[in-house]
Amino acid sequence: MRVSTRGEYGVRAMFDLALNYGSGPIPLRTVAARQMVSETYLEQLMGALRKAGLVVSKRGAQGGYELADPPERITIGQIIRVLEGPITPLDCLDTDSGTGPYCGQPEQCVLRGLWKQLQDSMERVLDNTTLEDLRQNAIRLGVAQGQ
Amino acid sequence: MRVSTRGEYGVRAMFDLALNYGSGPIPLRTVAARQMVSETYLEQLMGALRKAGLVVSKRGAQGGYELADPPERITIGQIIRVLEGPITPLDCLDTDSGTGPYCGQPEQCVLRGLWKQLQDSMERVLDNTTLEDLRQNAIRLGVAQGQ
DNA sequence: CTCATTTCCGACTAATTTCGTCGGAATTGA
DNA sequence: TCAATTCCGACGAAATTAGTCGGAAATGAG
Repeated sequence: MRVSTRGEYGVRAMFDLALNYGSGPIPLRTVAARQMVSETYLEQLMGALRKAGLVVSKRGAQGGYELADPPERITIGQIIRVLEGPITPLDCLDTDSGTGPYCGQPEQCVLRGLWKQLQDSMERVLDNTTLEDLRQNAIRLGVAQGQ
Repeated sequence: MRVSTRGEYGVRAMFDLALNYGSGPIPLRTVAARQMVSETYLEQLMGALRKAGLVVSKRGAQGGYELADPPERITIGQIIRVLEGPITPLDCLDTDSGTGPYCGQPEQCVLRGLWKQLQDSMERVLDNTTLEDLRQNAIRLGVAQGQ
């Protein structure tokens, strides 16, 4: 029931970009240093986020990454799904991957209801929190300046 | 963000025991066959659940496992915690294990609030669902008979 | 033009976790 | 006495996680 470092670092990097939204591309080196994560590892993650259309990049000198959309239009759920796959406690709930091995009769699967509830509650949090929400919290706590 | 087979199979086994609560000890062989999971693997899981006090066992012929308490007094959260450890998206939220590596200033950690919200929403579901709730659903769906 | 900066890409590796299996000892009721 | 059953610890294969590494390509500044 854990978020791996992919999700964790990815959200932190996106949060960092949100705090700096509007000031042009930010090099990964800077983000990695501020968030204290490996730059080469972040590179991997940002590649995925770029292909998913959540960030845009600019190569070369004065290049870097920035959010593809304003912070209020990017949710944590989007980020997590790109980096960790579908938000689901059990594969048999993931509609994309079809029914699971023993879930031949989903309507009879009492436990499916339980896991579905769990999934819904997770998605409710992650899909209703935007980077802007986090930015506002940062401002309120006074940790947004200087970045 | 997945429940591993430990949690999944464990919940299924406990659900099976709940459906049969009151009829004396049930041998693992029976539970494993009904739930279509490996018997030797289940053995491992039941050992943990027994040590945690969620089931009681009886060795030898006519032995087996039964719930240590009535189904309405055992929650899914209890089962998951025994088999998967603390319910927390990030280790830094787990009060037992102290603060995480970069969370030296938890009050400044904006993201901590997000992960805490996620944790709360997961625990709300898992700690408020009992085996009896599942049993009632099974009865309502007509899948409880014969077990 | 050149050069430092920076993204981009794919392959590789080490560590950890997951998902079990296996052999045998101990207990117990028939 | 014997079959059924839990109990226990060690073992192992496969998958996942968490990165590293080397180098190619692009680009702005001087």
